[in-house]
Order: sequence, then structure tokens, then C-alpha cells
Amino acid sequence: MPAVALDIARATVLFHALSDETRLAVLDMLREGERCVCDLQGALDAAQSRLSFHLRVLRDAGLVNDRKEGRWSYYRLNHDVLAEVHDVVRAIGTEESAGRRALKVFGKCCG
Amino acid sequence: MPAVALDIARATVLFHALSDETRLAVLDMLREGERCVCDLQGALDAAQSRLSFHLRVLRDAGLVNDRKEGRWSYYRLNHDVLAEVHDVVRAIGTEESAGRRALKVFGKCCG
DNA sequence: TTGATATATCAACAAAAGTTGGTGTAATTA
DNA sequence: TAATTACACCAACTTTTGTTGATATATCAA
Repeated sequence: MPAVALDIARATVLFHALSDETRLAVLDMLREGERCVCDLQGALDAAQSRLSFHLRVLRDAGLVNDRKEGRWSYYRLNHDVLAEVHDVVRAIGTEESAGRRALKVFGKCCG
Repeated sequence: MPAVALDIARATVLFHALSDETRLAVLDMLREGERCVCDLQGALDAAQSRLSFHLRVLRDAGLVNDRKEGRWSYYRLNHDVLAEVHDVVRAIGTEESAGRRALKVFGKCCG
């Protein structure tokens, strides 16, 4: 019996959003902070509609938030949802044995 | 400049392997320990070739290891690779600012 | 040896995801 | 106001993934 139940449907959406090179490149850029679409476009050399498509996937999964200012849209990481992903991964590596939690990994960094 | 460089190609493979309900259900079962394919098949009610396909995706990504014994194949989680995923997620949520690492999240569980 | 079981793999097909080029709209500048 | 910019969204198409049913192989049991 798992220590923490996995919400498999939700996890699938999150991991799917993370499973594309363009989207990961976007997230990688957003590590440094908020960016407008035009910046991302320039840096990633992706066609505008393509980038827009990927940003929507990220936004729908909740991994990024956006904000409109004038004619620009600014995107930024949603750290809460990144933390959610983090927890999901941790849950997969955790089992319940003999009635109490046993961490199989992550000992170095997680309580 | 990111605190930890992301290996985007590798991360894509890992997240892709995690982005399917059947595969996550398999991993969820393996949290409790090693299982033979027949057990997984019974529990997940998946056609044999379908399950075999998904196990291969997981194995190719390194998320599970397998072992053959008689006519059974046993699969188990590869905790090292789960830890790798964990680190990737953590890296995405981490930025470098003013020359030193700044964790934006994960404060509760990670150093 | 014959037959059954466990599982991998393959080819054909179906479904989902990603790309491209175009259109629409709001904001901005000339 | 007219032209331009930033961006979302759509339809058609391409590519990638996943499913199904069949076949192949190894092991084990009778």
C-alpha cells in the first residue's frame, strides 16, 4: 500500500507537459525569471504559433502563469505546481512497508 | 544563468516515459516491490503486448530494471533514475541569482 | 516429446500530439 | 486613421505514440 496515493491522471498531464524539448527549453529560460513571448521566440527560434501552442500546454498544466501588459504577454514559472511535480516524483519513489513510511531514495535532500 | 544545467534531451525522455497512465500505474504498483509481468497484467487488466510495450518504454528510460527467472520477468523501480528525475524537477525550480543558488521552492523538504 | 505458460517483438492500424501557414484582435506608433 | 506589433487560435497536414492481434522463443510440466 503506497505511502501517498498517486493521482495518476493529474500526474500524466504534468509529465506530458514536461515531455517536450521546446517546452523544457521554455521552462529553462523561465528559471531566470519572467519573459515575454517575443523574448522566448527570439531565444528559442520557434515559429510564433508553435511557441504559442507549447505555452498553452504549459499553462493548461499549470506549470506557468501568464500576465498581459500592453501588447505583451509575460510568462513565469508556477513554483507551486513545480513543487507538486516534485512531490509526485517523490511519492513514486516512496513505499509503505511494515505500516510506516520508508523512503527509498532522496535521503540526501528530503526529510 | 541556471544553477544547474538541464539536460533537456535526457529530461524529455524521462518525462515522456512518465507521461502515460498505464506506465504510471505500473510504477505505482512497483512502489510496493518487484512484480512479474503476469501480476501487473492481472492488476492492470492490460493486454499482454500492450503492457510489454509500456514496460519497454520504462526500461529504455531506465526507470525500471528487469530480471529474468525461469519463464518470468520481474520488474522493479530503479531508484537511482527516480532520483535523477527528482533532481531535474528541482533544477527547473531553481535559479541562480546574484551569483549564488537560490531555491524558489522545495524549502520544506530539500536543503 | 507434447502441450501449456510467460513474455518479447512485429506489422498494421488508430489516436494523439506537434507543425505550418493563415486569420483575427487588441494595443501601439506614425 | 492607417500601419505595425504581439499574440492567440484555427484548419490542414505530418509525425509520433499507443493498440491489437499474430508469431516466435524459452521454460516448464505432463
